[in-house]
Amino acid sequence: MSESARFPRPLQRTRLYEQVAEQITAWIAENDLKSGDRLPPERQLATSLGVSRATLSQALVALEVIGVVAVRHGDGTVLTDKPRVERITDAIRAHAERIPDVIEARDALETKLAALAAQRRTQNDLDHIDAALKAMDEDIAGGGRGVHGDELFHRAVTQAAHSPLLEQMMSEISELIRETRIESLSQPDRPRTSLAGHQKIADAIADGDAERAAAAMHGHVMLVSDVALLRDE
Amino acid sequence: MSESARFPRPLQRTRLYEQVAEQITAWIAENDLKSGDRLPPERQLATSLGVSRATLSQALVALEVIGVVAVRHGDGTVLTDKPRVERITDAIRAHAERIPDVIEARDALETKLAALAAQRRTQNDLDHIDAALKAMDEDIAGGGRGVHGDELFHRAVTQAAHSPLLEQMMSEISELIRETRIESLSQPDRPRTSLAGHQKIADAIADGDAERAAAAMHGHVMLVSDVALLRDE
DNA sequence: ATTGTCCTATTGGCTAGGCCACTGAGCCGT
DNA sequence: ACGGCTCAGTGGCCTAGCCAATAGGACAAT
Repeated sequence: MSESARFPRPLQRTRLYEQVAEQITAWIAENDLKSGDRLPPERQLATSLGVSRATLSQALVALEVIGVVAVRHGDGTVLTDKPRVERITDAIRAHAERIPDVIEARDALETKLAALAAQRRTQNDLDHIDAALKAMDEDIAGGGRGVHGDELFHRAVTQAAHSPLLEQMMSEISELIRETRIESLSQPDRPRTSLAGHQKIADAIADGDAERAAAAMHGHVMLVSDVALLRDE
Repeated sequence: MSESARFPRPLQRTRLYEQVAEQITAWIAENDLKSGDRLPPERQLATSLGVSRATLSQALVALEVIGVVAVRHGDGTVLTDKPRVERITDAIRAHAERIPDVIEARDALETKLAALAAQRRTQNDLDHIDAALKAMDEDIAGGGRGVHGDELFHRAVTQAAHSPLLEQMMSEISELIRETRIESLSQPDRPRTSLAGHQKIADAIADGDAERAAAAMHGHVMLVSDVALLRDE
C-alpha cells in the first residue's frame, strides 16, 4: 500500500465504533434518509452489523456528539435536522444577535467566492445561477419576496467557486445569513433591487471577470447590510 | 400537547455518559492536567465514578470525538494537545492536502480582517502588532525564520479587527495555516520579505487606511501562496 | 364522541463479568 | 551490547441480563 518514502505509515489503529459509525452514515446516505427518519432498533442494528450492542452504542454516542442523530430513550434513534454541527452559530447566538458580525463574515467570504466563481465556473454552474435568477424573478412577479431564489443564487455562486473550505464556512453561517435575508427582503422595493444586484454579479461571473464579480458582490452585501444597520437605530 | 405557555420545561434528559464526561473534564481542569498527561485506568476510573466500564467507555468516546483525549490500546488514555476540535481541519485533511484551498480561505478572511483592523484598532491593538513585528525582526536578526513572530502578527491583526465571527473562523483554520507558514518561511530570503510585507500592513492599519491595509494583506497572502504552488510542481 | 387511565410491547440505558489484544518494561541468553 | 521472551497492566469488545422510558391500544368513565 503506497510505498511512499514520505510517509512511513504511522499505521493508525481504527476502533470498531468508528467503522460502525461510518457504516451507519453510509447507510443513511444510501437510503437517502432525512431528518426525522428512524434508525433500526439497536438490537437489530447491532446484529445486522455483526457487533455487540455496547459497541453500537459507542458508535451512536459518537454520531450524537457530532450531531448526526439523537438517541431517545424508549423511542428510538432519529436523524437530527442539521447533519452538521454549527458550532459557530451557537457561539454567536450565545452573545446575543450580532448582525454586523454576520455581514462582515459574509462580505469576506462571498466577495472572494464571487471572484473565484468568475474564474472557475463551468457551464453547469452558470445554468444553476441562471435558474436561481429566474426563480427569484418569477417569485417577485407573483408578488413574493424572492427569499428562496435569493438563497438559491448565493448557493449557486458558492458552488461555482469550487472551494471546499470556503463552502464549508459559508454553510456554517448559512443559518445566520438566512435570518438577515428575510429581514432585508421584507423592505419595500428591496427584492427588485436585490435581483438587479444578482444580475450584475451573474454577468461578471459569466464574463469571467473576477474583479468585477467581487466588486458587484461586495456592493450587494453592503446593500443588504443597510437593513441590519437601520435595525440598530 | 403543545399547550405551551412558551417554555413548559422541555425537561431535557441527560445521559449518564454526558455527566461522566463532564466530571472527567472538570477533574482535568481541577488537577491542571496538560496534554500528554494520563487519565487513570478505565477500571479504576469507572469504580471511582461509580459507573460501569461500558458507560465510562462511552464518555471516553465522546471526549475522543470532541478531541479532548486519545485512547490508546494497551497504553492508556492521554490528553490531546488541542482542547478544541477543528472540524474543518479534519474535513480538509481527509481529502488529502489542499493547500490552495487554505490560501483562498486565508485571503478571503485576512483581507477583510485587515480592512476592519484599520478601522477599529485601538492603541492596545497597535502595541501588540508592533510587538509582533519586533519579535519577528529580532528572531530573523538572530538567524531564525521568524515563524513565531509571523504567527503573532497575524493573530494581532485578527484581534484588532474585533470581529468575533471572523476570528472564530480564523482559529478554525489556524492549524492548516501553520503548516503553510513554516513551509513558506523556510525559503531563502523569505523571512525578510515577509517582514517587509507585515510592516506595510501595519502602517496601513495604524493610518486607519482600510483599503491600503486590505491590499497589502492580499499581496502578502499571495506572496506566501507562491510556495504552496511551487510545491505542486 | 371525548377523555383519562392502565397495560404492554418495544426500545434504549446501564451493569456485571469475562476473555482477548496490545504495549512497554524488565529479564535472560547469546 | 544486543535481541528475543515473558508478564503485568491496560484498553477493546462481547454476552447476558435487568431496569426505565415511550408510544399506542384497550377500556372505563364522562
